[in-house]
Amino acid sequence: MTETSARPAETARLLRIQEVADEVGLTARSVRYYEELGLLKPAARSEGDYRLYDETDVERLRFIKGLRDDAGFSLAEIAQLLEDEAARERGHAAYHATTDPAERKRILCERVVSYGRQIDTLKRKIDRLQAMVDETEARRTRTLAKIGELGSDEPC
Amino acid sequence: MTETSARPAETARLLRIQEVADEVGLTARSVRYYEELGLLKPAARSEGDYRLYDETDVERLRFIKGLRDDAGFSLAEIAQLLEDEAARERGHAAYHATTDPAERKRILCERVVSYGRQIDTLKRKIDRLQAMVDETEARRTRTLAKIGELGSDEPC
DNA sequence: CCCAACTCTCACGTATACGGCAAGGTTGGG
DNA sequence: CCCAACCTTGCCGTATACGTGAGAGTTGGG
Repeated sequence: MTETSARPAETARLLRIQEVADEVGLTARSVRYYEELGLLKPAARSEGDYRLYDETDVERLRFIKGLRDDAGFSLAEIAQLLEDEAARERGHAAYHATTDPAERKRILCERVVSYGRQIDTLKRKIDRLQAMVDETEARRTRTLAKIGELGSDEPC
Repeated sequence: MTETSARPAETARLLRIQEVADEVGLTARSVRYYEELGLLKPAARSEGDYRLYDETDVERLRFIKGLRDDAGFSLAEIAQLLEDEAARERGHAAYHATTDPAERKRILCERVVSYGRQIDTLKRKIDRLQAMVDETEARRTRTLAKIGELGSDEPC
């Protein structure tokens, strides 16, 4: 199971815009728009300037779609989160540029902090949603109690 | 500390649009817009047609703002949730219109189902956000592990 | 009664997040 | 080489969610 990186076919497969769009459930237009906003850049361009995307790009688009659809973040907020991501990647480059363990540690620690911020952002949203769930559940419980007071044994 | 409800000043205080807007952290324009979309109607209008809001309206606006800001729901989705709420309130009226325990029970059960739907909607969103948190935490943990491999004992 | 502050109803303007079309260039199988 | 299918940039259109006046009326304290 050694990854010898001697498999070009695995990494060389680049997708055209409609292919990635289908892959992640977006439209080609949206993908271009995200590029316009600076959210991602295709890994390459063909001879005739066709956008060509690799697996990393697909991941990134999935991430963007998740933030937009699931979390309800605006593309501006997503841009901010991705900027953090970019900082981490710059750290990655810097990481390989040095062999000093202390320096490497510092880079990795920064990345940890960045992940932490992202987690906090998401968790705050979860907390607020949970509070709404709790409130609604409380009302539901109160209603169920009222049904109980009404006499008959089985709730519904 | 007995609430004798003999305090008219407590319930009679109606707020004008800018006052409610300040109260819940919205703009007067937004409040009017929400009314335009049918999300709420002021409890009353003054002689000169000024919108007048009571505490219920304020609650409703807080709820709307919560759904919009915290949960990231569109106003259309919020309208749907509020329609459920309205159905519950119609049930409330119907509840008091009858004295038949069976009928009352049916009404309350419907309300429970409605609450259940709302809870599910919110929980689905939480689940997706939690999945994103989990993934990010996994990455964070992996990075921390890398730091551990780097030698020095204290993580950061 | 007066007037400053507030509100009303249009109505047009704006930012976001795309949709959709035009006019032209690219790709790739036959 | 051909051509159908795909892509390019450019640009205008659209829905949502308001912002921002205009012009007129309302409120409430002095």
